[in-house]
Amino acid sequence: MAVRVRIEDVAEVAGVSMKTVSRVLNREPNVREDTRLRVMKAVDELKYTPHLSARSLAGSKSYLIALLYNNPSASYLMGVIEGVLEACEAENYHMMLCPLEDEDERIVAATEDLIARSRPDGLLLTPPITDSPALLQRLAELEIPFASVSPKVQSEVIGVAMDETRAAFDIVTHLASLGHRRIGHIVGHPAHGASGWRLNGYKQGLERAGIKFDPALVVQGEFSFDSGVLAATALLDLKQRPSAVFAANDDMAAGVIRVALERNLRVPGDLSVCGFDDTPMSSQIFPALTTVHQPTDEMGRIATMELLAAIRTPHSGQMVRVPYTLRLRRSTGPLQA
Amino acid sequence: MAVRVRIEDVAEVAGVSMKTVSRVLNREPNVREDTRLRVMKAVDELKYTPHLSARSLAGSKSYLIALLYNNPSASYLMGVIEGVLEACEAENYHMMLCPLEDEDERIVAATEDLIARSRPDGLLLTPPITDSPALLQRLAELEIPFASVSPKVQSEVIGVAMDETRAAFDIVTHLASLGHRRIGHIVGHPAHGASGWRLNGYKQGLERAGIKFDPALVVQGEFSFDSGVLAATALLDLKQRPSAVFAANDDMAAGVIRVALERNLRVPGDLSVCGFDDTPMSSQIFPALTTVHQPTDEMGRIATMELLAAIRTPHSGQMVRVPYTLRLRRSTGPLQA
DNA sequence: CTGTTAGCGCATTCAG
DNA sequence: CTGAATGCGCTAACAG
Repeated sequence: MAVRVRIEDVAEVAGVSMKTVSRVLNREPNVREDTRLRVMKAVDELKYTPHLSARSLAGSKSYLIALLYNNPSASYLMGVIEGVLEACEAENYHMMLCPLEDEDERIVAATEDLIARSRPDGLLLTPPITDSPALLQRLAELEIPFASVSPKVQSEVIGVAMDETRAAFDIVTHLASLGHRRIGHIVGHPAHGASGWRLNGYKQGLERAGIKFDPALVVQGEFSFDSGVLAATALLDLKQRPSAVFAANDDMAAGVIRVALERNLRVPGDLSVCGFDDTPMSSQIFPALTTVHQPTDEMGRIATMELLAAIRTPHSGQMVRVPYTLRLRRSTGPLQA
Repeated sequence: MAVRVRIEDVAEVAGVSMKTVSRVLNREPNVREDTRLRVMKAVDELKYTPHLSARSLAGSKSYLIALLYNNPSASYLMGVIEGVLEACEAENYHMMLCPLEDEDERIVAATEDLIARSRPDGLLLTPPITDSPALLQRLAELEIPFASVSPKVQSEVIGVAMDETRAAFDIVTHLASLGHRRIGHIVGHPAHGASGWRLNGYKQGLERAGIKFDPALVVQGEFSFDSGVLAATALLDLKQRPSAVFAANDDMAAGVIRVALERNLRVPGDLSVCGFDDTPMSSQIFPALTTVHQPTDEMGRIATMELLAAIRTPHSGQMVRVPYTLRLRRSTGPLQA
């Protein structure tokens, strides 16, 4: 640690004033190229790193963004976090994690508290918090910048999203191409935008394949393994049971496989199963799950970049689309007679 | 946001000096109880929250701890993180996440960089970083407080750990009590202390059950699903194949189940399988996995509390033991003739 | 037990 | 294009 080098030291070595160093570091205009280089050189030599608290105090910015979440999927979150950290590092920002409750009121209260205590420069919302009406309204009042990952309503909001409807459409099309006609769907948690998109994609896939939509084949779940087990039980108890099930996420798909195997049905021989998300579990389960890969780290990275843009210059930033990837694995196969 | 309330405002309302307010807020001694209460009242009324950057700058403390990790298990990390955040909130500390590479040198370099840039007051090490000799040495030189989660060497270090040897012993004893005599073991990644503990527990369990240790039944893995698949293949290719396999973690156990089911072996009918960690996947896979539950959140919480203690008063803090729990599920059953 | 003075390291005025 | 003064909000070191 030895002696801390301060901006003053850099200024002296470079033969300029503190302010000029500050300008260079903050990429402000009005610095001649050669003095800029001289300053940079001094910074390198001294291995100078600005003191975050001092910048923060003087500039009344916190260089902090808060990642709000109440999504229980560890792999999803860690993916997003990885991307957020990458983007933060590039801009010398810090990220703080804010696990929230489920109820709308508590979300708002916790967020207000958070803002008061930690004064983040911006917020990153992840589903389903992205769609909390109370929070969205409060954030608008507070005029604090935020970006959303996969929000339900994507107009007037910046962040990142994937064409989940299209992905679900592709999944169903895949099943239909294998000969399946009775394709069940387990809907996700009603609070998540993803549930609606994936259901719509399911319907569109059926339509494209010329399969009539049958409400009996659609069961409500809530994204959890247990809800998948319940839903699968209902579907497999049907007199005319489906030959394929598209669950709105991997956890529920795992529930379907569980029920199928417990009934001595073969997967995919007797029942094809698809999920969504490509969690690590999906490739470890037997049989490995056909699913949709979300580039969670990329999404975290992009959402953060848009947020930082909006922090830098108000009202900038946009809603970015990222591509998905189908992961066709062993849990889906041709319809058996 | 309106006007920010500062310590000065609180002082005025309470009719004391800034410094007295500061004392109350920092739980320093030498404040009369009634003035303390008066100050607290003013704080509440004004909803005062100290400005972190200002405290940090003035006190030359960052109120920041860094969580270092390179462990790929999302569920493990999120568990630990949950506990860390809880403990941090209580003390008004912040946590920053620091994903690190695997190589020893890069770990040291990244950590030095981190310390220079963010100046955390302390570090939290998670396995296997806990056992990087180069890092440990460097930290001692830097004299920065740190606490470890499940370090290999637990003397002279503060943090938290579980009796993993005993847990592995219990698992093997469980298998033996079901009649199994040929019990295989898949060892974890060599860099992790856990691998050694679990292997020792395996040996002790065999000994207690009066089963002779057979090196042919022990295969090296590296904690990944794929390594579990390879190891399981080796074990099941044995002329005298085991009737039970204890894998050193759940991911590898999932690999064992995969191989077994692909060979049309029934689990647990033909092969009992155990894991370790109780990841969410372990209860979603078919059959649900018998495993050992680690209270990861509790471990994160405790490690943080010890770290904060050490930050507050140097050389305080201790190594705390936490209890494990066996999760007996469907993947283990009686030996079949 | 309490108050006063100074300054943490930087960005932000406003002058040159 | 560059520099000198001022203060962000708080705690440390000293007085009282």
